[in-house]
Amino acid sequence: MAMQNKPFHAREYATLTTHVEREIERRVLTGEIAAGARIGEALIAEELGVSRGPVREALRSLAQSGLVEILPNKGAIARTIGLDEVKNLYALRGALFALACQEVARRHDNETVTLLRDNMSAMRAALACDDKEAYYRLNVDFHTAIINHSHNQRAIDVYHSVVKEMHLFRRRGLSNVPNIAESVKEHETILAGIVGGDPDAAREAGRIHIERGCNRFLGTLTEEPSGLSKTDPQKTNLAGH
Amino acid sequence: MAMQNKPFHAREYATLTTHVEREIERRVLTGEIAAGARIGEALIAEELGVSRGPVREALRSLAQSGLVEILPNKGAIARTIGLDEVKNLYALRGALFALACQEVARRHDNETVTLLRDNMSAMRAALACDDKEAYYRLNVDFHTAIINHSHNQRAIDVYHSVVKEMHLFRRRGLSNVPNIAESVKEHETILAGIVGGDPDAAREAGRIHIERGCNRFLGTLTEEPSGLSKTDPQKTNLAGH
DNA sequence: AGTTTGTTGATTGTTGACAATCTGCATTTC
DNA sequence: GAAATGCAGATTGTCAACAATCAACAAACT
Repeated sequence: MAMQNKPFHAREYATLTTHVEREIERRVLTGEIAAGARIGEALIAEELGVSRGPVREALRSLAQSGLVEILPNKGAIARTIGLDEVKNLYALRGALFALACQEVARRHDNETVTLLRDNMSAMRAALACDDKEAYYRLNVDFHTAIINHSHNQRAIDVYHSVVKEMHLFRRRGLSNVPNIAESVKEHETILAGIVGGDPDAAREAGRIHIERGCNRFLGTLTEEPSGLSKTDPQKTNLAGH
Repeated sequence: MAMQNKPFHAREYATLTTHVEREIERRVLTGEIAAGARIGEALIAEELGVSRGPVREALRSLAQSGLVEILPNKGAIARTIGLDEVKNLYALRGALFALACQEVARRHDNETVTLLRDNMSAMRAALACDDKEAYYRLNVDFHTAIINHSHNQRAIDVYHSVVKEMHLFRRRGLSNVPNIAESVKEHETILAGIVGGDPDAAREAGRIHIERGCNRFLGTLTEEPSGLSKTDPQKTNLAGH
């Protein structure tokens, strides 16, 4: 049942750079490194007790992932995300997820269908018990299962990278699961398309699911007191929350 | 009219790593470095007259782009592409392009519409003159214009990265433009959706265009003597062509 | 003979030092 | 007083040397 996040290479190589990368990633995602804060190579290197080389490589890799931004001769800073970028990430994720739904429906793999059906049952149970935490986990698993079974490694990589970046503004916690019933219904539509072997239907259902998920998320924002303007990049900075 | 390929950062910083990266990229794409060949850090470094550091960084970056593959403690090798991966790249590119079409149609930007209309006229002219080279260039420009005006930087980056990787098997030259008339028609459908401000129509048209483009490309393969089996990774290796 | 083990050569992974570049502040000049 | 200039400090970019790891080959053992 455990869903591995990194199905990249069977050989899980553990080089220093990898460890450093995970550590910096953790610090950025947990907010330990504040959004927009500079990340000095020397400082990180000293704190982790390694040389600047691996830190450098890790930062370059994280820049590709979108978690940090690298300014020439100025170093790396933790990314801040504006409202427009949130929408862009949702749009990109939606396109990738829709593609995955289509492919899974086309392949019509028995193992995957079983996996998704089990997930569906568990999710309905969590919905009945009002167990939000379990639901949140199952929800992520559902999407992850579909993407990981798309057999399109490149799309898988990009998807996970985007999701990781989205953690930057999803950090507001588990309360961020509005309209569970609606979401479950959409999952059912997706699953129906997959089970029925209808790639077009599955793709559309997947696309709409993420689109609505974006709208649901944006809805939770407007409820807040701080008025988010779409134009002012300062005010649309969500990283602080 | 010039369409910049890298609208990433206004500041086009020229660090050594960037130059090395471009050079290795060129060698891989031109076949100067054969597909599957090992790329030793020391060798490249010596040939370019730089240290191993920049070469290392460049290889890591190219690995993210998909042009080379890095095996732990074994070094980098030029990627080889199999038939399944070709399909995957087309699928991914299609999803991104469809998204871009949708966004451009939604924004309905005057400048972009004019740009695309001009491109369309030129393309029809090239079609009339049977100028395949001009058509090929305009065709690329059409797609590039749409993607670059999607205002989704992350999607733009991934798209260009995918296209670059596709060069690995598109190297067979300009003759690779089958059914020009059909392609132009699809462009017209896309443009109609954009001009009409119909995101759904534009998205579908874009998706179908790439899907059919994939089929057209695959069609040019089956005409060849060498029977390409879908299962045997050795025989489906296209990198040699 | 086949398998295992040790050795060798080469390549990558990592390090610390040096050079180039940028930011901020003080100084100078108009 | 404001803008331009130059200097100091710190940080990144680059380099060459060292350590760790791996593939291949040869020798020894069952």
